[in-house]
Amino acid sequence: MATRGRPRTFDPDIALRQALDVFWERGYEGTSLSDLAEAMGIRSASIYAYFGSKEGLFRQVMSLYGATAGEPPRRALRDGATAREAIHAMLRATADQITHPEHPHYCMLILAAPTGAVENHAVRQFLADGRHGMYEEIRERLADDVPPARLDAIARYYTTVVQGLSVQARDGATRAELETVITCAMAAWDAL
Amino acid sequence: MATRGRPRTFDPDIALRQALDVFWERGYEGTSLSDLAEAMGIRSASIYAYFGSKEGLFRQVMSLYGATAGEPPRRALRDGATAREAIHAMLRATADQITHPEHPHYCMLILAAPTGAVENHAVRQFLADGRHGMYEEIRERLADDVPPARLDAIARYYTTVVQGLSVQARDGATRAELETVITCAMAAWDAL
DNA sequence: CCCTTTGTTGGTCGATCGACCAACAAAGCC
DNA sequence: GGCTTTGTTGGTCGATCGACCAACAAAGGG
Repeated sequence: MATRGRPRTFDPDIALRQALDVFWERGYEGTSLSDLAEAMGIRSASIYAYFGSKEGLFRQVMSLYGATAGEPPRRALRDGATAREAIHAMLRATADQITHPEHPHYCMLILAAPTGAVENHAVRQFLADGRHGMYEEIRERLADDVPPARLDAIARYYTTVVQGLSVQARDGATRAELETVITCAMAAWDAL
Repeated sequence: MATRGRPRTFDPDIALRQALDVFWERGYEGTSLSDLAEAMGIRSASIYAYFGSKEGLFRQVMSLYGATAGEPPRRALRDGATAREAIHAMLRATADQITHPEHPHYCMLILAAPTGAVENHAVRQFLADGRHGMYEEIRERLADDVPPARLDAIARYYTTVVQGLSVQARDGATRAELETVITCAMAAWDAL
C-alpha cells in the first residue's frame, strides 16, 4: 500500500481535466496524442503508463465529463417535483451547460464522435451507449407519470430535443434562443 | 470546346457518387484519400487533378448530397398545402431519408463533421452554413402563416427536431420510432 | 547503502496522412 | 505525323499518427 518507487510528477486529476478540455474542443479523432501530451504537461509515454491508451484516456475523460457537466441536467431531472417540471428543468439545465461561456458549446456525449474512421467504432459505440443511458434516465423519470402507451414516445421525443439543442448550440445559438426552443418543446407536453 | 488531350477514363458523376458513399459512411475526417481513391477506382493524383483537394471533393459531394438526399424534405416543405402540413411532411420525409435501408442512417449536413481538428475549421463552417440555410428555408415557409413574434422560435424549434432526429437515427432508431417523435413534435404546433 | 519498484525522458517504430511531381499515354490540331 | 494538350501512372514528399521501448531518475525496504 505504501508509496514505493519514484513518485508521479503530475496530478492525475488535473491532467484528466486538461485532457477533457482538449477532447472537448476537438472531439475524439480530432485530438492527437501530441495535443494531449502538450495540454497535460507530460509525455505521451506517461499517458500510456497511467491511462493505457488514447481510447482509455477518453473513456476516463467521459467519466469525469458525466460527473461534472452531465450532473446538473441529471439532478434537475431527478429533483423536479412533477414529471413536467423535471423535464422542463432538465432541458433548461442542458441549455445552461451547452452555452456555458467557459466551455465549448455542445454536449460531448452527442457530438464528440458521431462519425469517423472504421477503427474507432468502439469509441462511437461507447458514446452511443451513453446516449442510450440518457434516454433510459428520462424514461424512468416519466414512468410513473405518463400513460404507458405513450411513455416510449415521450421519452424519445425529449431525448431528441436534447440532442437537437446540442447541434443548435454548436452552431452558435444563444441561451435565449435555446429557451424559445424549450418553450415550444414544452408546449407539446401540455398537448399530450 | 472540343475534346483535346487524352480523354478521362472515369466518369466524374459516377466517381462523385462513389465518393459520397465513403464520406457518408465515415464522415469527413474519418475518410482518407486512399479510402476515396479505392472507392472511386482512380489514383489520388486524379482526384487532385479533377476535384482539387479532399476539401474540394467534399464540397462537390455535399452539393450532390443536397440535390439528392436533401431534395425530398425540401420539396415536402415547399409543397405542403398549409404550413402545418408542410412541416409535418418535411419531418416525415426527413425520417424516411435517414432510415433509408441503402444509406447510412443520419444526415451528413448535421453529423459528417460537427467536431474535429483545428485545420478543418473551414469544412465545419461550410456545413454550419448549410445547416443555417436549412433553418432559413423553414423560416421562410412559415413566414406568412405564424405570428411574427413566434416565427423565429418555431422555425428554430423544428430545425432542432430535425437535428435531433438525425442523432436518433444514427443510434439505431427505427422509422416507426421516429414517427412517434414526430407525432410529439407536431403536438406542439397545435398548442402554439 | 544497495536493491527493488515505479515514473519519466528522449527517441523510435511502422503506418498513414494529404499533397503533389515527373514520366508516360492517348487524344485532337495543323 | 509531329506537336500540343490533357489525363493517368507510379512514386515520393515531409509531417504526423498512435504506440511503445530502453535508459535513466527518484523514491522506499531491508
